[in-house]
Amino acid sequence: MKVSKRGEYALRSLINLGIAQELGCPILQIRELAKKENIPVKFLEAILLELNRAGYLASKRGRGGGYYFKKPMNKITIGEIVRLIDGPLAPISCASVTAYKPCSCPDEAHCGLRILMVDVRNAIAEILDHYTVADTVEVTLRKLRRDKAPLPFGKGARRK
Amino acid sequence: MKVSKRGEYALRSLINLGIAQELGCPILQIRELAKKENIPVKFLEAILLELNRAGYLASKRGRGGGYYFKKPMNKITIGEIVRLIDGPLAPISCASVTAYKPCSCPDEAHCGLRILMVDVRNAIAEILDHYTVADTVEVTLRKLRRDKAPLPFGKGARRK
DNA sequence: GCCTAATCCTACTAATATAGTAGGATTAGG
DNA sequence: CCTAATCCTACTATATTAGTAGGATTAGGC
Repeated sequence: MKVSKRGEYALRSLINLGIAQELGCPILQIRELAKKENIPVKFLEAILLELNRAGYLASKRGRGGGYYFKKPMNKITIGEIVRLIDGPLAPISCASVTAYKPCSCPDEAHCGLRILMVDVRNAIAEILDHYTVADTVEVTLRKLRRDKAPLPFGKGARRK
Repeated sequence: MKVSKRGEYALRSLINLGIAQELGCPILQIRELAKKENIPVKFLEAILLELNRAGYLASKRGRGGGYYFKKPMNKITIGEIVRLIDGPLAPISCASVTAYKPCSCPDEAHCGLRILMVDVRNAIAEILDHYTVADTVEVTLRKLRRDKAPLPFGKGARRK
């Protein structure tokens, strides 16, 4: 039931971009994101490029460049990012709603396992398709502020 | 968020063993199970052996042999089988309750993603740790009977 | 006591997915 | 025109998955 590292890194990057944006720093470089989350730079580059091509992020090249949101973060659900990077949410293909494919089972109409896996799929989707990047950013910021922890990416927090 | 084929086959086999037991045929051979679900015999052999070693199934060798439940099927949850074959239910390791491991994230205490993934993990576990093989067998049998579909593995349904 | 039918067991393989790496092309600011 | 950033293609190494091969062991029936 895993999300891949690639998927995890994509989500972490979006959340960090969101935090930065909330703190008045709407554009971040690959290098900054990679450093914050201990992600290999070149690997993250490929991931951000994919988010760019999929229309979630935009980028600016050259000096002072970086990535920023193209789609507003309150319109990006966690579920759509997981699906983009890791494929359908359902544990088995015949339980998928957005990407149904028959499994090897000989009698799907009477398959108790499928019923159960549809339930699981729905429980996952209920959460991941409801919560957005903005929601997750908000939760994270609230926790940071509650504990008076240093805020990353703030205005002026960027090294020269 | 996938369950592997190995995991799926393990679950299907347990369910079929349960159906057979309910219909008065408490022991089945690898070959019969494999045929019913279109699973390669040798692959299924390895899977059943694992379920045997883990204490879920017992076996009888030689003529008239086969597999049967060692642990009663109403005591076997779907969740424990998935964990046995595919590992923890949580989408990321730091969200696992039964097999927690820190992820690469630098500040777990303030990680909004982790909160979300713990929710997902709990939603999955809520279902998979609650439903047993016996429950799934019951659902399947009810559907078969409702549609007056032919029951597999029944008394006398076994070919000579 | 042998034949046969079943599980047991170890090892191996082919294909795919995952996690990253390398190296240069392109673009934009100063 | 230099430099700093993204863009892009291709490649590699490792792990996982999904099976396969081939024999060893055991039990029942004649």
